[in-house]
Amino acid sequence: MSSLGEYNHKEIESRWYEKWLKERLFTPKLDKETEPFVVVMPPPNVTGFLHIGHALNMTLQDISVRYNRMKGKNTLWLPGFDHAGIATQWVVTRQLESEGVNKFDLGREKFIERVWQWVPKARDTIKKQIQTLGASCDWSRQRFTLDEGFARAVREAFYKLYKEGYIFKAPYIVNWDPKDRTAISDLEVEYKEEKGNLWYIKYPVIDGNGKETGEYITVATTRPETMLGDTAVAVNPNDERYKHLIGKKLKLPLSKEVRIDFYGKEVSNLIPIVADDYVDPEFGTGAVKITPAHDPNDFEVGKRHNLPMIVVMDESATMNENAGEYKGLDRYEARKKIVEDLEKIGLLSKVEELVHSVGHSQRSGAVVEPYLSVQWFVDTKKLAKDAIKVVENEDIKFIPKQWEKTYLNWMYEIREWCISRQIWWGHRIPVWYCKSCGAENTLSDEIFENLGQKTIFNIFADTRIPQFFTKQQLKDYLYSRNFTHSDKTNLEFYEKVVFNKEIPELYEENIDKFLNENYLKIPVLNTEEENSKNKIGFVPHAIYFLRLNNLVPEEFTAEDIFNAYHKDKQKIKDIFTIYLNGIKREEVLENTETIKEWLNEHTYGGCKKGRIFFEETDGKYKLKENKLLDIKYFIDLKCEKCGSRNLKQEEDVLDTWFSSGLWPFGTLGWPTETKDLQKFYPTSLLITGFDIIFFWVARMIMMGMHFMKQKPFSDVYIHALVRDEKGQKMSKTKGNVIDPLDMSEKYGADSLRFTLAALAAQGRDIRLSEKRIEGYKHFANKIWNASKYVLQNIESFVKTLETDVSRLNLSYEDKWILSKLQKTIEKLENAIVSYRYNDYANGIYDFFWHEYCDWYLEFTKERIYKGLEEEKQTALSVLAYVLDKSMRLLHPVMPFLSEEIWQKIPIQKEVKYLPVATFPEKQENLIFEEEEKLIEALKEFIVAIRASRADFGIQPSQKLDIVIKPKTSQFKEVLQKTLPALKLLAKLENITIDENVEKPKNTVAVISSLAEGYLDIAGAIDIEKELARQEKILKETQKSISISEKKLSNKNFVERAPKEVVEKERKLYEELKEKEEKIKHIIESLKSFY
RNA sequence: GGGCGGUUAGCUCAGUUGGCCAGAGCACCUCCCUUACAAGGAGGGGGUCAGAGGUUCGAAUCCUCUACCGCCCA
Repeated sequence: MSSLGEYNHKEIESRWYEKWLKERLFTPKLDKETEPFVVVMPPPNVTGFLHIGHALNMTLQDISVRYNRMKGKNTLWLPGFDHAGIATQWVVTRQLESEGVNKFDLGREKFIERVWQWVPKARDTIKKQIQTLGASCDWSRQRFTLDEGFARAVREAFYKLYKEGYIFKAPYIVNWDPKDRTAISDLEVEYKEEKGNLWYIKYPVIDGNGKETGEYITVATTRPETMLGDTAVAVNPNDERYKHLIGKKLKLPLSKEVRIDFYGKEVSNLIPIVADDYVDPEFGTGAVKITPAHDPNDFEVGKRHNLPMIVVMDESATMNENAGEYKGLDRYEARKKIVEDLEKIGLLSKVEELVHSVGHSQRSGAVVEPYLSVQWFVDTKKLAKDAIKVVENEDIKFIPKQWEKTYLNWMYEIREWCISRQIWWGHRIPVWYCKSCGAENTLSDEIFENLGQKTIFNIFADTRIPQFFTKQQLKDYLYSRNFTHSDKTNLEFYEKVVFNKEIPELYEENIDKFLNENYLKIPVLNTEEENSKNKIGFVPHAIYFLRLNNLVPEEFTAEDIFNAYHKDKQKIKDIFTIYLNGIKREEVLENTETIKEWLNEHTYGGCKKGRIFFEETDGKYKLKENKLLDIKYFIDLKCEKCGSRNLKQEEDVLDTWFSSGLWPFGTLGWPTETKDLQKFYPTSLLITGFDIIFFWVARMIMMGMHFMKQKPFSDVYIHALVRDEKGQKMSKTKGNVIDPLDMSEKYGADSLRFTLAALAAQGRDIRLSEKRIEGYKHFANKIWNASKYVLQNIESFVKTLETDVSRLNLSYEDKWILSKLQKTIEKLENAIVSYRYNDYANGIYDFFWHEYCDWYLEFTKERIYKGLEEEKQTALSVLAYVLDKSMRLLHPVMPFLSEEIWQKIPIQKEVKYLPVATFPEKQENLIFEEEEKLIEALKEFIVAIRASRADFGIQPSQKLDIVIKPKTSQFKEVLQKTLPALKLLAKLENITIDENVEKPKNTVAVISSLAEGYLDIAGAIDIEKELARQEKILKETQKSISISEKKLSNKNFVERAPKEVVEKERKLYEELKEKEEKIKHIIESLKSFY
């Protein structure tokens, strides 16, 4: 202990986290009856590394979480990760590209496999980083938005919303990202001001015979290439310029004569002029070209006027068939050529330069193309109702409050949410299209009866096993390690996390029986062929199928086959159609004779290929067992409408935020009614950045209100962006990134956390500079050294310390620091419960450094080095007491350092580890107002002496004599009792205390509120200088007096201001007056030297 | 265009319902290696709280306008 050495953050921070985890300090007790405190962690993406914004987010959460845990609440901080669809897909795509592999060549399945290989690496890196920061979350409850339970929750949510009519599929103008070839939501579009052109194009008017009349309508556009998809020109119905043309037609320049619309119908290049109020006659030419398939506004106009919609580009924004001679050109090449061509034929009337805002994909950066396509939507307007109410009535509180308005304004104006994405990585939409009748089937595990089947359906829906699976495939998955909880198998994950029930039917010893009883068995007769692309089934498949599923006896006749086949013909045909593209020579099975003939051929090698599948005895046939290579089990899904098994799953996946929206309850087990869900929902607090209020917070509230009928959380703390010291956003390209891990390495996680907390004032961006972190490392060092002083001295002290400080014979200073401590506790508690993290951090900083270290420690030195045993014990006990409380107060912000020191304080503790120790309570019996004031006066006096010394340039090593004239007898006693400390702190030698003394000659006067002092600076006094100094002080004092006087002489002030304010002012005035007198007196006596 | 926020010491920022003759850290100046700490101690300089007007006994704090900066939405 004595070898406490230097403060070494690396050494300290590497030790504690593991211990805390081992002791399961961060895991709440399910049976505990105390009030829960729950936070779900905003799941970091599995795309890369932790950045400083994460560090801030984690730090603030951890502070609140640790505080509440120490307050004795049953605390759960639930961590997890987000699969981040587009972002992750993008990362892996780039990786593949660097290997020269194109994802389309690789194929969906292989690609997803690659992602699954990569994701744990990224996830574990981030997890480690979060742990480095000291986040006290419960990793035993860790979740992933694509884990088995969450994927099920997502399907369930989709299923329910669909059944309730909240989800629909429709052709719609979406924001299309031609680079990633996917639709994106409104929120994922970033608008940037860009220079562009406004092209004015003349469309010739034609008469009833299709001849040009010589008249033109000029339209203006920033995207000329879309003109090829124009199906009308709109004008305002009241616009006199065009009134006469309404109903007439125009000939669309450069267009093909016949174009094909979205529904496959032919559309002419002669387009109508329609009247629509949407057109602003003042803007541009007052005539607007209408391209319903490539512009959201035009889409609406198109709907009103029943106009055809013509798509002129493909998914990569290359011009398509409808673009005629421009087909195959990229949209910008086409634009260029179209402008040139228009100019050539004289239809380009003018070009203007224009700065307009252009939408870019947030992810890929590509210019977004408004694009007509069929997408899935959530009708959020209906869902928004409850989500608005719950915030309006303050059931959910935003902190800082201003964000509430942002949230509500957005919610009032909410639009349909496009949830489908044309990517591979994510939750595949749980819709199966019927190939027979075209119906949409939304399926969930609800269609299955028992848990085993439900589980297998989910494994299938997660694409972990195919719809036709072998026992081995299933077992491989069930009994292998789970991705999210590596201490469990996948089956155990289903049991413990997903369903909260045992699933014994899937245990190794029961699985055969279970599969046989619940699944149709499909024979595998020729692996090679069955795995090929052109796979096809043949008659033995059907016969083996009948036998395997006990539809014919072990020894069967041709008639048995005929009867059994006809009984289940459609089913068998369906199954083999999906599995093997049908049955070749199926007609064989249509009649007993042909079956018999065929059986014989395949029993005695009479077929062309000489294959033998059966054995015969007495006209009865048996399967030849060795021909059965394997058995597959079939997950039986049927069209709800027509019963067909010929289903195909939707290719699109869901927007990542669809799953994130379920986070607060999905992580607690929903849709299973788990204990966690009952105990911990609704959660207490969400801490996140303002940039995802719409993306995430809004959707969690909507989903929470809808599925749980309860708010997902009570408080939402919105923190700001972390910028660099110049206020710029941090970005890798700018090179101004502050990496939290570098900082933690260099200065310690504790210092980084403290800095972030200290800067996290509400409603403001955080400008972070490394200097600041360095500064707070000095604080950590200070804490270390102060503790070293306390601990070293305790160690050399043989007696035990008194834990109940109120039983000690407390000195003035002791009472002062204890009193200060109580007030600090109160202040800090107020700060933390109202999320003023900066006040919390600064509060502990001020107390520990400026009260405890600067003064109290110094006050104790005399007693500790030279005092009596009792004095020593008192001082050390109080030192230890305050240190203990301080470490508890510090712990939420600096968990490692506080634990390290706290462990070393040799007093009795209620628990073994600080994270679960109790947070200090303010104790009324340790507040000493009187003593507090007296010591403050003493401090003031000491500071005044120091200042005087400095003014006269007296070396600190030079001890001075002093005569002190206390104002009160009480203060005289304080002086007497603190004499040794006073000597030390003010560098004094001989002290005389006398309340009746007059200022001795050749001394410098020091004036404070409760005492005057006369410093003997050993003849070094320069009277001129001292006079000037005192006169300066006099002037300052008189200035203050006049301000005070002015206030007090103001009748209105005295009458209208609150009593205590007036009283305070009076007291101040009196004190100042008194001071003035004293100084005047001193100046008089100085002058008498002349 | 609509909305929100900011402008306080050279720099980065505090300043809860108006009562502060405006605070902190860093930087700066002077002195000090005093046995917890030089990653420190002691002392000090530095601000018409963006500008103008108003409400009030009293405004950095509330209201109005202006300027500049930033963000979100359309």
